[in-house]
Amino acid sequence: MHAPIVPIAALSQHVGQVVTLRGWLYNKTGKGKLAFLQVRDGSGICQCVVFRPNVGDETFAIADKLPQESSLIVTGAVRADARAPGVPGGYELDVQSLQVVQRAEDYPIGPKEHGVEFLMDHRHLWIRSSRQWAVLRVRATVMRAIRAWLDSHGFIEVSTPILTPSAAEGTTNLFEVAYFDEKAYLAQTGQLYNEAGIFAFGRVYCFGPTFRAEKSKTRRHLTEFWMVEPEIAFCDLDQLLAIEEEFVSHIVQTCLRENANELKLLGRDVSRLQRVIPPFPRITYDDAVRTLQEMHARLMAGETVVAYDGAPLQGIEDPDLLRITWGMDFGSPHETALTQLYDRPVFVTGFPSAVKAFYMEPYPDRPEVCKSADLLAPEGYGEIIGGSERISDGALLERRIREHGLPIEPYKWYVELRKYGSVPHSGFGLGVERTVAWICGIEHVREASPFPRLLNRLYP
RNA sequence: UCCUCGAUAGCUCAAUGGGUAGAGCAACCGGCUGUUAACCGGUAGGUUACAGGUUCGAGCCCUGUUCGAGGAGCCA
Repeated sequence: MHAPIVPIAALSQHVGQVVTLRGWLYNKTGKGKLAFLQVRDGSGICQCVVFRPNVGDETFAIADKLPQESSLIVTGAVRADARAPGVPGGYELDVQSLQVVQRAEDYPIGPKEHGVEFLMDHRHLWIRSSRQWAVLRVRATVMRAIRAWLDSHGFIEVSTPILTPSAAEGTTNLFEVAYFDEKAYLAQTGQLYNEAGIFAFGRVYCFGPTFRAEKSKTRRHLTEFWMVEPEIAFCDLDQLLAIEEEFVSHIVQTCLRENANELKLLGRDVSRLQRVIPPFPRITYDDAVRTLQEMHARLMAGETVVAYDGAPLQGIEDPDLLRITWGMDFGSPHETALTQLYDRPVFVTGFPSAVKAFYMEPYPDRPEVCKSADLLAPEGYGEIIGGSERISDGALLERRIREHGLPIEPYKWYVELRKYGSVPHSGFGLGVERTVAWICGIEHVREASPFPRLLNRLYP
């Protein structure tokens, strides 16, 4: 009488048994005496077949008229059937009884296409849709893989403050909040605190939301996003890059292993992700600028430039945006063009010190460039990691703070770290939403966050 | 901050040169034993973002405003 309650993800282990599913009506089609209910329970989507002679006229009428997103409990026999749609699909429930928990009102999100604004206004409901569901499950895997790798490689998580007294890299892009009688700012990085942490614990990371008040309206920007920032004592830039490529590869390979259903639902070309294994290519900023200048000249002359696989470069609407001279930071067109020359993420090292943060260690023989490295994701997803070796000499650090026009007082404690056992050390920050967007192959980072915050978007 | 594009039914979009506001989906009613965004028949659904202007007549042309999308800059 009482059938076991089973998650849809585990249905394949219950073929031939009578089980109970609890969930919500995702979609429905009918054919005379047959009603096909697509029921989702959070773990997957299962087609439940209601046949009038099996359940009686009364139950069939209820099932046949049930609105989308009604909550329900269904009991029936699990059957393997190649025709059955769903996630993972291939199994369906031959319904014996059906209980409606709540009959839903008209649901605003239908099976047809919707516009961005409408969907974002209904984000609290949109996350039920299968694509959004899949993306957010991949996000959860990414976050779990991040912690698993770091925790098993000698890192400990040390939480850094979100309310901070000053800026690490200038105040123009910070959200200001009232802090009793003074001003505070929402953190845009935990890095400086991480540097304190390594002298206590050796290897640390912080993982949480960060905030940037940038007026950016692009597919790569949120005002609130999650970032993981590992920091390592006794670590130079080369050692850092080896850690980064192992780390990123682990995240991607974990998703391929654990989210095959989700990536399939998203239509992701997983062959691009399977190649994400170390070593990642490394190019210097100097070489990258020369490559971009050559690319720019050829495109402006009407010539074709090809990607790593021989296909013409994609997504270059205005070739003149690739114009660059030594000393300029990369814009997104530069990153988009450059990354297409490689089949996996690429490190760009040795950026000009002038365009990077004050705390980055200069090369001793070439102080105009610093021991920095950005990791650029393939397929136009842009920078997913920014990292560097940090300045370990107190006097140099103080000079750099002044050269960047920053006040020395708020950084007193930070500079002081160099007085007591300073060592070469390095760290990086990886943006979660960009990483998830890349792995899922989605257009915009807003879909990689459950409730994204953007310029002009604070609801719901 | 700048550039480009847009706003018409609950949703996605049409509407020839300025001449009575249209379709698909969703909803509602009916039909169908294998549907995959089902299909077939029917019903209902509108202050064309807002304000002003031109015109005999404006969804359409002009001015302003608001909101949205994509991109640049900045960044992960």
